[in-house]
Amino acid sequence: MGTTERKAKEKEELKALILKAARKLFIEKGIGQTTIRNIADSIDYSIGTVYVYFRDKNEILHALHTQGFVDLGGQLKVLFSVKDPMERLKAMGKVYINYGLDNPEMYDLMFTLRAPMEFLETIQKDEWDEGKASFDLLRTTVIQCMDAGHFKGHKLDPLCFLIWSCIHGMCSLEIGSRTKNANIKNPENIVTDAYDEFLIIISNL
Amino acid sequence: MGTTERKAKEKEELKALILKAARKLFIEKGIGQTTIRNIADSIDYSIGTVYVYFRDKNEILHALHTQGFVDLGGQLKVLFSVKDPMERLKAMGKVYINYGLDNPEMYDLMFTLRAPMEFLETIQKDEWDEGKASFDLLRTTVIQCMDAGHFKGHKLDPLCFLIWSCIHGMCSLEIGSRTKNANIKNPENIVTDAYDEFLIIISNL
DNA sequence: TTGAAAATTGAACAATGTTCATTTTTTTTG
DNA sequence: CAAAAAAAATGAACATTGTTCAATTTTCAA
Repeated sequence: MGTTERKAKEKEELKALILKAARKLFIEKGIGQTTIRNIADSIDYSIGTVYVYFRDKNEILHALHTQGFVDLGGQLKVLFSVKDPMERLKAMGKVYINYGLDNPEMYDLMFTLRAPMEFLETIQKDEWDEGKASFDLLRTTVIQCMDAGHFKGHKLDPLCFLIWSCIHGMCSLEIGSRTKNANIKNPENIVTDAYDEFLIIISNL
Repeated sequence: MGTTERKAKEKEELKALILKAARKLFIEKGIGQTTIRNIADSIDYSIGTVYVYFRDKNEILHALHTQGFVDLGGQLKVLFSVKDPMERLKAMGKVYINYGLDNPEMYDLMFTLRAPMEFLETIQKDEWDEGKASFDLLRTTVIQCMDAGHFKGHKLDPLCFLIWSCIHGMCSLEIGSRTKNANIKNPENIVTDAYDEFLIIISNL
């Protein structure tokens, strides 16, 4: 009886369709302007249907949150084809920044919004976290840098956190500057130029 | 006729009272759980009164946003009693981080929330921005560091942005880790340890 | 004291997240 | 194939929150 399997597949497809619509609206209109009604309308389903497939709005946010980390993590993983760990580290920063600036709404969802995580508190405390996986890619690379003789006199985890903070801080401030207040805009290319400074600094560590 | 002056003073006082109540509720229950009704109730006024003194919720958020930057800026200004610019720079980072970790809700309001700034778009595009003032304190200090022979081979503004990004990134990630997801917590003292790494690095530039 | 000006109020509206009894569609059964 | 059962989808209705505004209360000068 392949019916149940087909049903399961259809459920997955509709779930994916809802997520796709939600993501599209987030990017187009911003997260704040995206409502359940909007999402339902855009795929010609009713409000209630969305609630059949997702417990609440936070579950939708959390699903996209996960998608974002899988996406970013995937882009970072590709860089392990770069064998020199220091070169890979530099490339990872660039990829990360590009991801953030190209997908500001997703970046917000992943790093600044609080709501998607409130979902976790209700459900599964110890869920596998894709954010942790991305951080581990950085950590592995920094370890290899240390093995290659870099970063002498520095501690592994604090240094990883500092590097992530630098890159995240640039993304966060730049995205904020672009969307929050048009009057206090960062100078053109400030992120690119600051990242150049970052490269100089870590190259000499 | 001192009546009108007293009236003006009373208006200011009530405005301040509303802000104080709002700030208290923000800190106690979080920004998301603070409603206009909550604020009004807590000071025994009606909803409507709040709207007499503030155009909308965003104006309240923006007023607190300004207060936060004035507060942080004040703490940073005090450090100009430290004459050695490099020592002052180090102290500024510490003060900034302490402010963020001690006042996470205010920090969110100042750096991550989008709403307070939507207020500006409606009102005054070219308003004096306290955030810019705080940034200028950093910029002045970095200039003095350069005059003293530090940071050779680095560009002023990109370096300032990088430094701010580092510090802001640490605050942002740590605050997010503490509030968003209790499962993926940062290690104890990670910010302190990472800031130590930061100090080592900039000392050698 | 009185009437106008100022301040305050809270009922009412709109938007949004959410629930759930009802309806529609699909699948299974006889 | 028709009827019953199961599954899926619906949208009316409720709760909360931001917001408005006509009505009420308070203040104060004449």
